[in-house]
Amino acid sequence: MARAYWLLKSEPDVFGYADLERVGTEPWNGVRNYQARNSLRAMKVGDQALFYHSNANPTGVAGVVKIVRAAYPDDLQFDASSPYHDPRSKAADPRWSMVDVAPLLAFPQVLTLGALRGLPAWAASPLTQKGTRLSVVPVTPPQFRAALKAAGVRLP
DNA sequence: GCCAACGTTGGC
DNA sequence: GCCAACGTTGGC
Repeated sequence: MARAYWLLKSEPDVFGYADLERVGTEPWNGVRNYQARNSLRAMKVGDQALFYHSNANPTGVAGVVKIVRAAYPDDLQFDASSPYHDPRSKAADPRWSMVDVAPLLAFPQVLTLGALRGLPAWAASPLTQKGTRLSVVPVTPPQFRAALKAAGVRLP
Protein backbone atom coordinates (compact mmCIF):
# COMPACT_ATOMS: atom_id res chain seq x y z
CA MET A 1 0.00 0.00 0.00
CA ALA A 2 1.42 3.36 -0.96
CA ARG A 3 1.97 6.00 1.64
CA ALA A 4 -1.00 8.28 2.13
CA TYR A 5 -1.02 11.96 2.94
CA TRP A 6 -3.14 13.99 5.32
CA LEU A 7 -3.54 17.40 6.88
CA LEU A 8 -4.00 17.86 10.62
CA LYS A 9 -5.32 21.09 12.07
CA SER A 10 -4.25 22.44 15.41
CA GLU A 11 -4.45 25.80 17.09
CA PRO A 12 -0.86 26.88 17.76
CA ASP A 13 -1.95 28.70 20.91
CA VAL A 14 -2.89 25.25 22.21
CA PHE A 15 -0.41 22.98 20.44
CA GLY A 16 1.72 24.16 17.55
CA TYR A 17 4.41 22.59 15.43
CA ALA A 18 7.10 23.89 17.77
CA ASP A 19 5.37 22.10 20.64
CA LEU A 20 5.50 18.85 18.70
CA GLU A 21 9.23 19.33 18.09
CA ARG A 22 9.66 19.87 21.81
CA VAL A 23 7.78 16.76 22.93
CA GLY A 24 8.91 14.51 20.08
CA THR A 25 5.81 12.34 19.85
CA GLU A 26 2.24 13.30 20.58
CA PRO A 27 -1.08 11.48 20.60
CA TRP A 28 -3.45 13.31 18.27
CA ASN A 29 -6.41 13.21 20.59
CA GLY A 30 -9.61 15.19 20.89
CA VAL A 31 -10.97 14.61 17.39
CA ARG A 32 -14.74 14.44 17.84
CA ASN A 33 -16.04 14.39 14.30
CA TYR A 34 -16.88 11.15 12.55
CA GLN A 35 -15.47 12.05 9.17
CA ALA A 36 -12.20 13.17 10.74
CA ARG A 37 -12.13 10.09 12.94
CA ASN A 38 -12.55 7.85 9.92
CA SER A 39 -9.52 9.50 8.37
CA LEU A 40 -7.55 8.88 11.55
CA ARG A 41 -8.52 5.23 11.40
CA ALA A 42 -7.35 5.02 7.79
CA MET A 43 -3.85 6.24 8.66
CA LYS A 44 -0.91 3.88 8.54
CA VAL A 45 2.48 4.10 10.17
CA GLY A 46 4.71 5.95 7.73
CA ASP A 47 1.96 8.15 6.34
CA GLN A 48 2.81 11.82 6.32
CA ALA A 49 0.69 14.81 7.23
CA LEU A 50 0.84 18.56 6.87
CA PHE A 51 0.64 20.26 10.26
CA TYR A 52 -1.79 23.13 9.85
CA HIS A 53 -2.13 26.05 12.21
CA SER A 54 -5.74 27.20 12.48
CA ASN A 55 -6.97 30.26 14.36
CA ALA A 56 -3.48 31.67 13.97
CA ASN A 57 -1.61 34.53 12.44
CA PRO A 58 -0.86 33.46 9.85
CA THR A 59 -3.00 30.40 9.33
CA GLY A 60 -1.37 27.74 7.22
CA VAL A 61 0.98 24.77 7.13
CA ALA A 62 3.88 24.96 9.58
CA GLY A 63 5.56 21.67 8.80
CA VAL A 64 5.29 17.98 8.03
CA VAL A 65 4.72 15.19 10.51
CA LYS A 66 4.78 11.42 10.23
CA ILE A 67 2.36 8.94 11.65
CA VAL A 68 4.27 6.76 14.11
CA ARG A 69 1.37 4.78 15.57
CA ALA A 70 -1.84 3.74 13.86
CA ALA A 71 -5.26 4.46 15.33
CA TYR A 72 -6.03 3.34 18.87
CA PRO A 73 -8.69 4.46 21.36
CA ASP A 74 -8.52 8.10 22.41
CA ASP A 75 -8.22 7.91 26.19
CA LEU A 76 -9.75 11.34 26.76
CA GLN A 77 -13.17 10.04 25.79
CA PHE A 78 -13.22 8.08 29.07
CA ASP A 79 -11.79 10.90 31.19
CA ALA A 80 -14.65 12.62 32.98
CA SER A 81 -12.46 15.61 33.75
CA SER A 82 -11.56 16.21 30.10
CA PRO A 83 -13.46 18.55 27.79
CA TYR A 84 -13.20 15.68 25.31
CA HIS A 85 -15.02 13.28 27.60
CA ASP A 86 -17.78 11.38 25.83
CA PRO A 87 -20.06 9.74 28.41
CA ARG A 88 -21.79 7.75 25.69
CA SER A 89 -18.66 6.01 24.49
CA LYS A 90 -18.28 2.46 25.75
CA ALA A 91 -14.93 0.97 26.74
CA ALA A 92 -15.81 -2.17 24.83
CA ASP A 93 -16.54 -0.17 21.72
CA PRO A 94 -14.66 3.14 21.84
CA ARG A 95 -16.19 5.78 19.66
CA TRP A 96 -13.10 7.95 19.16
CA SER A 97 -9.61 7.17 17.99
CA MET A 98 -6.24 8.86 17.92
CA VAL A 99 -2.89 8.31 16.24
CA ASP A 100 0.61 9.24 17.37
CA VAL A 101 2.56 11.76 15.31
CA ALA A 102 6.17 12.93 15.31
CA PRO A 103 7.80 15.90 13.60
CA LEU A 104 9.49 15.33 10.26
CA LEU A 105 10.24 18.74 8.77
CA ALA A 106 9.59 22.32 9.84
CA PHE A 107 8.78 24.75 7.06
CA PRO A 108 11.09 27.80 7.03
CA GLN A 109 7.93 29.87 7.13
CA VAL A 110 4.25 29.07 7.31
CA LEU A 111 2.73 28.18 3.95
CA THR A 112 -0.36 30.30 4.30
CA LEU A 113 -3.92 29.36 3.48
CA GLY A 114 -3.84 32.11 0.86
CA ALA A 115 -0.79 30.51 -0.75
CA LEU A 116 -2.50 27.11 -0.74
CA ARG A 117 -5.50 28.66 -2.43
CA GLY A 118 -3.16 29.81 -5.18
CA LEU A 119 -2.12 26.23 -5.97
CA PRO A 120 -4.31 24.58 -8.63
CA ALA A 121 -3.98 21.17 -6.99
CA TRP A 122 -5.62 22.55 -3.85
CA ALA A 123 -8.71 23.97 -5.49
CA ALA A 124 -10.66 20.76 -4.86
CA SER A 125 -9.57 20.31 -1.26
CA PRO A 126 -12.10 20.68 1.55
CA LEU A 127 -9.50 22.86 3.24
CA THR A 128 -9.80 25.68 0.75
CA GLN A 129 -13.55 25.54 0.39
CA LYS A 130 -15.67 27.93 2.32
CA GLY A 131 -17.52 26.57 5.29
CA THR A 132 -15.53 23.36 5.68
CA ARG A 133 -14.32 22.80 9.21
CA LEU A 134 -12.93 19.31 8.88
CA SER A 135 -9.95 18.98 11.22
CA VAL A 136 -8.39 15.95 9.52
CA VAL A 137 -8.28 16.27 5.76
CA PRO A 138 -7.09 13.72 3.19
CA VAL A 139 -4.38 15.14 0.93
CA THR A 140 -3.60 13.82 -2.55
CA PRO A 141 0.00 13.18 -3.63
CA PRO A 142 -0.13 16.11 -6.09
CA GLN A 143 -1.41 18.37 -3.32
CA PHE A 144 1.35 17.21 -1.02
CA ARG A 145 4.04 17.71 -3.65
CA ALA A 146 2.69 21.15 -4.57
CA ALA A 147 2.66 22.22 -0.92
CA LEU A 148 6.28 21.18 -0.38
CA LYS A 149 7.35 22.90 -3.56
CA ALA A 150 5.53 26.11 -2.65
CA ALA A 151 7.15 26.01 0.78
CA GLY A 152 10.53 25.63 -0.87
CA VAL A 153 11.41 22.44 0.98
CA ARG A 154 12.11 18.84 0.23
CA LEU A 155 11.90 15.93 2.59
CA PRO A 156 15.12 14.39 3.90
C1' DG B 1 -14.76 39.83 18.58
C1' DC B 2 -17.85 38.77 14.80
C1' DC B 3 -20.43 35.70 12.40
C1' DA B 4 -21.26 32.24 8.54
C1' DA B 5 -21.39 27.59 8.12
C1' DC B 6 -21.56 23.27 9.87
C1' DG B 7 -22.55 18.80 12.74
C1' DT B 8 -25.15 17.03 16.50
C1' DT B 9 -28.96 16.63 19.52
C1' DG B 10 -33.43 15.71 20.93
C1' DG B 11 -38.52 16.66 20.82
C1' DC B 12 -42.14 15.30 18.29
C1' DG C 1 -37.51 10.52 10.19
C1' DC C 2 -37.85 15.52 10.33
C1' DC C 3 -35.99 19.67 11.57
C1' DA C 4 -35.30 23.62 14.89
C1' DA C 5 -32.15 24.77 18.29
C1' DC C 6 -27.78 24.68 19.86
C1' DG C 7 -22.73 24.57 20.29
C1' DT C 8 -18.50 24.75 17.72
C1' DT C 9 -15.14 25.87 14.15
C1' DG C 10 -12.21 28.92 12.06
C1' DG C 11 -11.33 32.82 8.77
C1' DC C 12 -11.23 37.45 8.93
